[in-house]
Amino acid sequence: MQRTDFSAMACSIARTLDVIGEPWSPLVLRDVWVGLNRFEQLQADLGISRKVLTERLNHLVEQGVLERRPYDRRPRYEYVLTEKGTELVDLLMVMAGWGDKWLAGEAGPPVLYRHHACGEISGVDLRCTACGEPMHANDIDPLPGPGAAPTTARPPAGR
Amino acid sequence: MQRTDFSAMACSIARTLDVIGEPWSPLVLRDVWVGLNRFEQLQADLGISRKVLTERLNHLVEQGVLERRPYDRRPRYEYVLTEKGTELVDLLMVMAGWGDKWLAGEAGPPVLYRHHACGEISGVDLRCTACGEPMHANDIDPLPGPGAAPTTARPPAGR
DNA sequence: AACGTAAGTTCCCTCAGGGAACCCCAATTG
DNA sequence: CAATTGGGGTTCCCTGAGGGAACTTACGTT
Repeated sequence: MQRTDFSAMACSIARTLDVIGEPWSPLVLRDVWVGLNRFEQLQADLGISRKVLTERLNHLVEQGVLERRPYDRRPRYEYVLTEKGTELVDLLMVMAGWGDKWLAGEAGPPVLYRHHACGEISGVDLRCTACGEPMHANDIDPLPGPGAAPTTARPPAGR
Repeated sequence: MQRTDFSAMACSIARTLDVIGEPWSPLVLRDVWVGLNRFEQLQADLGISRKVLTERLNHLVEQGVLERRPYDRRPRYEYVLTEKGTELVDLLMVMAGWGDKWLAGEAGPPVLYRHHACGEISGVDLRCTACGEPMHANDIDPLPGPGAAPTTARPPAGR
């Protein structure tokens, strides 16, 4: 958990960060997605401290992003993505796309993605759900929605 | 900066996290994107410690995500998104979309987005750059790319 | 009975984040 | 021309999260 709690802000970005904003969380999700479902596997692959891994897994389970389930009659558990968690992987794909483009350098992307539907190795593209045209940061205007806070995100009371 | 350095991992997700993975960084980008370009504005809006804000801004500038430029003959500076940074906002849009869907609750999304091209208030949709069909976590297979590490991401030497 | 193994706990240490006070520089004001 | 203002940071101390390694628990296997 970050030192400052983001969950109270009226901002879906801040709230999302409250779920996967701590260091390691996105990498844990990535690993679970590619089939590293067990504590020991995650710890070995990431090199994360066992204590922190425990915290992260508990948090992700609490948030409904992962599900913890037994896979043996011994006390053994594995972590799998829920639907909520699987949709977070979309976010990881976009993250990977940006990293591939801007950070991969000479060597090229470390991982490629093959799309089942067409069989091609390709990337992900952002499009408007309404008209299907490309939709990027410069193509949109943000405006206050129904869940907006009165002014911004500062707590209104006290001081 | 996280305690563990992610930049050495052969993973575009990890590398991207090294750029915007610290707490506050995505929120700083969000604010800059919506027009809060100055130190004082950012500090006031986010409630972030001045020290940490300085660190974050410097880091984002070093990474080429923000540009720091004077806006007065006095020593006054503002921060603007570079192209690299603007493309990161795409990531924020996906983050916001996930938060809107899974975390907004009764009140509904705090912010809406109007697409210039069609004028509609809509969201963002992930599609395959090759075939244009929807592309989500379950629609793809990851496979090693040219920049892949020999086995995984562990440093090969020592121990 | 001894051993192995996955999945955590516990403990201590260090260093990043929070918070408040302080500093620097140029322009404006009296 | 001294004093003031205000943006944009530094500096300082304190707390608590992350790293690391050792220890524990609960079951199976030999």
